[in-house]
Amino acid sequence: MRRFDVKLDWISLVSVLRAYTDVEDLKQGKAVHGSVVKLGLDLEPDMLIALTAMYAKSGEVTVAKFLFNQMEIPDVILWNAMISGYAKNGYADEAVELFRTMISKNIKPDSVSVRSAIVAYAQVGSLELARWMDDFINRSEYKNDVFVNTALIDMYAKCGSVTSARSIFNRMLKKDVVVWSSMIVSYGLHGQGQDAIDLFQEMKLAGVKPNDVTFLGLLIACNHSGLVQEGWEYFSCMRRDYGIEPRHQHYACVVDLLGRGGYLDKAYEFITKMPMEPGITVWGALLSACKIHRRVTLGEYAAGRVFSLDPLNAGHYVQLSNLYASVGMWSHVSKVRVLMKEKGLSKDLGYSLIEINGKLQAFRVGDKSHPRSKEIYQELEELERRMKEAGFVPNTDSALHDLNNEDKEENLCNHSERLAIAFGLISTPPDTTLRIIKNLRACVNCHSAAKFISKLAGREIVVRDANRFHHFKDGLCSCGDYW
DNA sequence: ATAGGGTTAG
Repeated sequence: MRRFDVKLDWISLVSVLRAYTDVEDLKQGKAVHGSVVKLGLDLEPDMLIALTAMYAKSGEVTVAKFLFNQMEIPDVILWNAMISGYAKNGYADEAVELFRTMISKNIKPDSVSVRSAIVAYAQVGSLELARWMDDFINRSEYKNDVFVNTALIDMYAKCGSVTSARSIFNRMLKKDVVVWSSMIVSYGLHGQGQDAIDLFQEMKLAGVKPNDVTFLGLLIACNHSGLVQEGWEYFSCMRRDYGIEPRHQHYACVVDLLGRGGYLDKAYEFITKMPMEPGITVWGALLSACKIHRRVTLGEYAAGRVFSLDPLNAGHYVQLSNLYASVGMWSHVSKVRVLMKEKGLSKDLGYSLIEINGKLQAFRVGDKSHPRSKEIYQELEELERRMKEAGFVPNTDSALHDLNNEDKEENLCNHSERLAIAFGLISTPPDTTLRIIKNLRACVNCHSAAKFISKLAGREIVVRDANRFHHFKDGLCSCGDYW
């Protein structure tokens, strides 16, 4: 650490702070903050901004907000630092809230403010809010800003409307590689693999050179559509034809592609030939594929690697437990549960949000807190009855515990996703598309139930899970049951 | 000249 024994003014300290913020060295940044305090320097506006930006960027949003509140004069850079800090670290609601406060206080957002806010709106996932944002941009001077429009493409895709994403894309006159990549990723997210591939062809014709993200987008798209051969081709050609070195993410994607496609031994062999050390995501993809294809031994091996790299993530243990459950190895299931308990880990609580009249309402497993709870459960029962008539058979493999079958079934129909769907059905006019946002991945049962419900109720249901979108219509899902 | 800044596995 540099010593500040010479007489330093706050300007140099601000520069040092910014440098540490750039390289994301929070420890050194905090040391500088300490020196500032020790030297009894006034928190000049620039210093305050630099400090806020540092804490916000590194995720210490509470400290950042405290500093942010010290500033009396409205400064757009300070607001941007805080909004983007929130957005980058998963505090999307706070970012959105702050952006709206900014507008209500008549502090004029610049292009960076709106970009950061759009990133936050994308995370929130509400299509109505997304439309509000689009409208706001359209009325602003950023209507033709390439950066802003790229963020809008991503926002619309993440809020469930790939069509609106495409219309933003279409209206853009200048399209750089990020614009094209963003649209390709959007198609990938929605499982429209062929559209992503077609767009890539167009991109080549337009003479835009792809980058590593473009290929990642193509790999995601192939992955989500089960296009194993095509995905493999893209992976092979990126270095050969474009001179782009695949990164760890690309390798992880290919492992997922091969594994999910059922080529588990190929996936494992591919891992052993990687030019870099395989990380959590690579082993995690293999583990998840082993769960899908019920490959216990390879799955245990992958789990071992995942656990040693990321011992405190409950999700991995749940994967292994589900793998055991899928082949009926109940004693192993309990062993994993015990192991989790010993480590003090618990499964992330699942929740589903549904957008009704622009408002997001949350449901948890077995939730009875909603004022219309009684009606919701009545609707669920009615749905269950009609689904069974139509031939729906619950798959109890994904239940985590070794309960008797009846209990398992009960647990499954209480899943937050079903509660949200039931609430959506009783609180919107017929034909309204239901839009649901989940924090976890779709479970096999809810996925299957949603297909039935889309047909029985004649509704389109759009579900954003932790990784991708599912569009349910007429008893089918856009993912082709491949997720 | 310029802080804050658009796409990125599961």
